[in-house]
Amino acid sequence: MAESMKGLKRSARCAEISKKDVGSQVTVMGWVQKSRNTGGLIFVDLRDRSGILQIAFNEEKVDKEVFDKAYRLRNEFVIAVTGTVKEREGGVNKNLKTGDIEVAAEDLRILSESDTPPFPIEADSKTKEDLRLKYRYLDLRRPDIQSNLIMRSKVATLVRQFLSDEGFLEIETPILCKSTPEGARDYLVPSRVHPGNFYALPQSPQIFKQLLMCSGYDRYFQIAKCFRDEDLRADRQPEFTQIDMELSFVDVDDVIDVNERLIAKVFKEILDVDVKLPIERMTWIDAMNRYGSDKPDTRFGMELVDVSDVVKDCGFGVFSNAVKDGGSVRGITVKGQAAMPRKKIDSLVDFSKDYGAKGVAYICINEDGSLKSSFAKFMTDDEMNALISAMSGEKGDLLLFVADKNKVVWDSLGALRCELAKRLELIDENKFNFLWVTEFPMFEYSEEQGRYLAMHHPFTMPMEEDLELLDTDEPWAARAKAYDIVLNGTELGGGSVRISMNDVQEKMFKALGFTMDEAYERFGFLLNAFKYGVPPHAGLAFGFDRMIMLMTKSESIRDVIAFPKVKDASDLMSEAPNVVDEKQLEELEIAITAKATEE
RNA sequence: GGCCUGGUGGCUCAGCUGGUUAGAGCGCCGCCCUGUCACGGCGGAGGUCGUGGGUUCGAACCCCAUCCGGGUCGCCA
Repeated sequence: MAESMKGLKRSARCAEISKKDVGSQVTVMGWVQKSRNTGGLIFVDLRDRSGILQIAFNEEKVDKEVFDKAYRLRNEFVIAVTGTVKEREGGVNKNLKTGDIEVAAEDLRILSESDTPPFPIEADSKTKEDLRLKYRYLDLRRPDIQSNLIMRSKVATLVRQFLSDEGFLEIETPILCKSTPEGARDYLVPSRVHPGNFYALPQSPQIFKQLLMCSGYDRYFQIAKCFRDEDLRADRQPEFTQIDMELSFVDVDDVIDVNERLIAKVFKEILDVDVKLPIERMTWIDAMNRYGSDKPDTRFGMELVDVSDVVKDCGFGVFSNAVKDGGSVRGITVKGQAAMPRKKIDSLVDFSKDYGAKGVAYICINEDGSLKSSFAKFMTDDEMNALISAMSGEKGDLLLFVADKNKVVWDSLGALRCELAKRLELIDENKFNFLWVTEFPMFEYSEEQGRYLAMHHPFTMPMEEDLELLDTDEPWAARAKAYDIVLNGTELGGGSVRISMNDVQEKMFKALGFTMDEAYERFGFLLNAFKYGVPPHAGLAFGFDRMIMLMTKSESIRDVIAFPKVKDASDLMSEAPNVVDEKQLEELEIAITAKATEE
C-alpha cells in the first residue's frame, strides 16, 4: 500500500549527495534500481535522473516496521528514505559516482509500488526496440536515454542564449497552416468550421519567417516542430524539430558566420570539442566530383576520380559509350584491398545496384604487379596502364569504376565509398568534421514529374553571376545562394538567401512552370507582402534531432526523441493514429472510403 | 511500393541435414544468510516456438499467406 510523502521534503537528488555530506541527515526519493538482501542487512540502489545512491537498512539499527518494509522492496518501487550519510564500510564501488558513500536508513516510505517491469531498466539495453517503445515511459527511465534528453535540453538552452545574445527574437509561428503542396507531403487537419477545407501542419516555418523579416523583426529564431508525411528512416521522423532562423540585411557570409560560431559554442560547451573556425567550404559541384555526395563524409579519403577523358575511346564499350552519351566514368581507389575475395566484390556490385548503377567494373592490382580485372580483355595494355595511372593505383590496390549518367555515377560511387569505409573501419568515430556545402544548383530534374523543381525552394536567390541564365530558355545551370552544413556525412542543416526582388521571383516561377496566377494562388500572401518593402534576407535551419543524435553518437533518431514514432509513423505506446468516432467525422463532414475501412 | 532482415518462457539467446519430455543465462516467486554492489546458498513456477494454412508418419525447423518490428531504395522543395 502506498504512503503519502506528507511532512517530507527531498534534500537532494541521489547522485548530488557526496562525501561532503557525511554525517548529515538527508531525505532522498527515487526508484529502487536493485535491492540486495544479505540477511540482517539490506542494500538498496536508489535511482533518479542524477544517478544511483546506495541505501543501507541494518536490522539492528532500524525499527522492525522499517526493516520489514525494506524487505518487501522490489524493483521500480518509488520510495522516500530518511537517513544519515556515511562513508561506506564495505569498500568503495568505483563504478558509481556516489561509490564512496551510502545513506544509513532511519525511515522509509513506500510512495508507490511497481509491477515487475517487462524488461530490465538498464543502460545499453539489449531489449528489442518495439517492446521498449510500447513501454516508452519505462524505456525513458534508462540512463542512456535520460542523458540524451538532458543533453538535448542543455543544447536548446545554449542555443536560445547564444541567439538571443546575437540579437535574435524567439517568435512562434502557426502549426495550423495553409497547404502549399510543393515538396514533401503535408499532414492535413480538417476544418470543422469550413467543411471540406483543410489546414496543413508546417513542413517548416519558411514563409512565416520570411514575413517576419518583411515586418521588420530583423532577426528571428524558433525551436520549431515540423511535420512531413514521408517514409521514415533511422534519422527521419514524421515530426521533428528544427532550430530555425532568419536574418535581415545579410548575405551568405553573414549567415555562415553566426551559425558556425553557434556550432563552435555548442560543441565546446557541451562536448568540449574544439571546432576550428572558419569551417571549410566546398561548392556543390566539388562535393559531387570529389565525394559523389552533397553531404560528404570527410573523415576519410577514397575520393572519386573522373577518368572519362582517359577511357572515352577505349575498347570497353560500357566505358566509352557512357562518355559518348554525356555521362562519365569515375573510379575510387581502395588502398590495399586487391586481395578482396570475389564474393565481397560481388556484394559491392549488388550494393551499388540499389543506387542505380548497372554494375561495377574493377581492377585488382596484385602485389606481384599482375592484374585481375572484370574488363581487361576489352582493353589494350596501354589503356589499362593509363587508367591505373589516372587512379594513382599501386600494387595491392583495388580500383572500382562506375560508368553511367553523372547522377548515377555520383550516387553509386558516393554510397560505395561510405559502405567501404564502414566495412574496412576507416572512420575515426571521435572526429567531428564540419563542412559547408555551397553553390547548390537552383533546379533539380524530377524523373517522376518530368520537369525541373526548385532544389531548395522557390524563394531561393540565384547567385548574381548566374542571374542572366534565368532569362534564357535553359536556366537549369543557375546556381543558388544556398548552403548546407554537413557533419560527418550527415546534413545537419541548410538554408539560403531569399529572393527579395520581384522580377527575379517572377523569373523563378516562370522557370518552374508556374504562371503568376498559380504562384499567387499558393504564395499570394508572401508575394503581396513583398510589394510593401522587403529587406534582403536569408536564413538557415538545423535539424535539431539529428544534431543531438550526432552529439550523443546515437544510432537512431528515436534515441533522442522522448516519444518517437516507428517505421510506419505510428506510436506503439499510445497507438496513434487511430480510428475516430463516427460523430467526429460527421461533424467534419468526412466520409471514409470502403477501401480504407478494409485496412 | 521494392529489396534485405528479425520474431522461441518476463528479458536476451541456443536449438544440427525435420525425430518424440524445447534448453541456458538473467529476471520472477518462496526459504536461508549482517557489508553487499553481476551478493551468495537451496527450492520452485513459467513456453499454443508471432498468427493462419499446407507438405510430412512426424514441423520451432520446409512451403505459402499474414501480422508486428528494424535497415535501405524510391520518397524526403
